Amino acid sequence: MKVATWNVNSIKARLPNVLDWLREAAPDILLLQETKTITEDFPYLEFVDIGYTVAAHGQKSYNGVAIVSNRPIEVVATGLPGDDDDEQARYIEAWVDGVRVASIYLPNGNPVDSEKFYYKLAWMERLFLRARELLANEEVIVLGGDYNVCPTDGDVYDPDSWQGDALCRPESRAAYRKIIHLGYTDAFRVFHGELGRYSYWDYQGGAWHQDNGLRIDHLLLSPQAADRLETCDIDKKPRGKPKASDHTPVWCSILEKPDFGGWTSVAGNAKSK
DNA sequence: ATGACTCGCAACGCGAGA
Repeated sequence: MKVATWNVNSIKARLPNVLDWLREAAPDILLLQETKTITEDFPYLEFVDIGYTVAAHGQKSYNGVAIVSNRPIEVVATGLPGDDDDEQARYIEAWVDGVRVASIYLPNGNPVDSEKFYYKLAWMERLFLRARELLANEEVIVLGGDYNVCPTDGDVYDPDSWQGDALCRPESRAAYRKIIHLGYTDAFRVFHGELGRYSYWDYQGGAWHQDNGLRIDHLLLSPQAADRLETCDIDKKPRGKPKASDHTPVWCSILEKPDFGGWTSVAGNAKSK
């Protein structure tokens, strides 16, 4: 099963790009962020036409998340639990063919001397609580999305200039690691130790052409999902196309059943002796 | 260098993004 995440920066402006990528990359599940439309106005039919169904959670003008899949989607939650007053559409969670997935659009948090940074950190604490709650059931879980956190300086093209930014602040990184420390795995880093791999490039200042990027889009896997992790990568191609989003998809492949290597056959041989 | 932001919105400039 191929699971991807992509901040599309408006699903309506990006519709041809997203449909093209679905046809080319053929993920089984695509987690979308920044759809920027109310739930009712999501372009559902265009996805149905190419064999996908959609569960969306949106609001007017800003934010908005969705789950796209070629398999039935059973929505578990719209909106991140833990604050009934939070009306921002940044979280949708669903059960898809034996896998629990969430599409996450974590608040940016800038400027750091404003209420927005506190909102970001409070939101991350709520995400931590939800992530912890989910672990108890020992499920295959993929928490994917735009985390708006660069986990380390190696995920930033110019760490010095980003030092005080909400995406790189120690508080943001610690809140991110708090979720990792529960036992979630950053799927990309399982296969890629190299630095300077990015999922976002600003529209301004020729950032894309100079490879001035950030790695802020992540796929976090529960232990049971990590057991099945086959591969993970960032697909840079969509960022180079006309009318591109400023983010590009990150995807991983999850085996249908865990692969415990040769252990079962070794155990079988030992038993037969 | 020969190129340099892009969305939605009761919009014709603004706020937000990261």
